[in-house]
Amino acid sequence: MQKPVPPPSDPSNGQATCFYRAEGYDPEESIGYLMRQILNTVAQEVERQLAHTELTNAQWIPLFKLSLAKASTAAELARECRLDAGAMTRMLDRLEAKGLLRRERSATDRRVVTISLTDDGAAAAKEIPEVLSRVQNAYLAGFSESEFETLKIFLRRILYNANLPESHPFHDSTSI
Amino acid sequence: MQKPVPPPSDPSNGQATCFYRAEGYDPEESIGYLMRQILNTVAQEVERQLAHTELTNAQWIPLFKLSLAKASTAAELARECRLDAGAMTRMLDRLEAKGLLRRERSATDRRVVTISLTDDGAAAAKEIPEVLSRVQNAYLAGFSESEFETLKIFLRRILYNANLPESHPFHDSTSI
DNA sequence: TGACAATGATTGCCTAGGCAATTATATTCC
DNA sequence: GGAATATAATTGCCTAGGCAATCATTGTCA
Repeated sequence: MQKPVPPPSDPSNGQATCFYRAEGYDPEESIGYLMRQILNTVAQEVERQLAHTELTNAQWIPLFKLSLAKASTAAELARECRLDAGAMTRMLDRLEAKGLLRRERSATDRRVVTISLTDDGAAAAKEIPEVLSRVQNAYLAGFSESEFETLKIFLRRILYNANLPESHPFHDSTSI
Repeated sequence: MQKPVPPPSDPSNGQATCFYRAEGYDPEESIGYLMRQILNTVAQEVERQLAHTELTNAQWIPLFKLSLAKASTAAELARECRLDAGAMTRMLDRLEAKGLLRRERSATDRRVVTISLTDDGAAAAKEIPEVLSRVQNAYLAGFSESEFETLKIFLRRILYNANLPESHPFHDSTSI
């Protein structure tokens, strides 16, 4: 399911990286803050360009996953969207009420509800990759091909660090 | 208020950047998708490391802004956190109920409610930059100083593009 | 087979944000 | 001064997500 993991580039440097310090910490210098600002703006612009489809920012994600056949049941969809199963149930309520998808109880496994796009849903979904491409291309204006690749490599390296198990130690409060 | 704007690096290339296309659009190759994954993981980890303060991910932001003296009234705080004023009112309700801040009607301008941290609030806020530094340093493991600077420059260039007025044209539906 | 565990979907309760309307106060302009 | 306007805070209504409990169904294993 996951892409091949990019290797950390500089294991020779045994020193712990220390780009940020608590004293004098400045949010504006923080990559998290920068990314949050970027994502907020991207999200706003995507939602604006999808406004005529009546799709909100939260709604186009499951619809898009369905159109890519990345999921066909509620549970799969929730996992794919990294969303709570309960939240997904209610999201499907809203999308079904808009006539964008159908729910059908599976015959082979009666616990499962199979989801499929209606014609309206498929038509709306078709616009999503167009908008996503357009917005991201616009925001990458001025980037060279190699800068773009470098940026993706940086982001994947961060993601790799973020998913390392050492990042989630169980802080045993019985020890000092 | 804003940092000096980084110049776009490559205005010589007149060709429109086209890193993404609608056909065959792959979310996993998308920088938006990558950033969203990163931010989700960062947010989870920060919330986990702040768990003992009873601060949620949404709550530490206004508290931190208050501790940095970036805002002292509800309206300022809402603007600083890029949050709806109504949402801020309710957020202040929750933080006040937890005893982390005080609300006081201003004497000079009776529309304004002045916000100040309690001792408990200040104590909790003190931990925030520590956690933010620790988590971000961990996720930047393996980055050299120059890679880190390059990443920040990239992000600022994207943000610069995102905030260009041309990014928000009024699509006049009367034209074709 | 029959108890038990695992999975899928749903629901209730909470936090949380956006938008619009409302109220109180302050500012501006005639 | 007084009307119009702007700003600050609040509230109601909506979408939205996380967590826990529940129920039905399926799989496992003694």
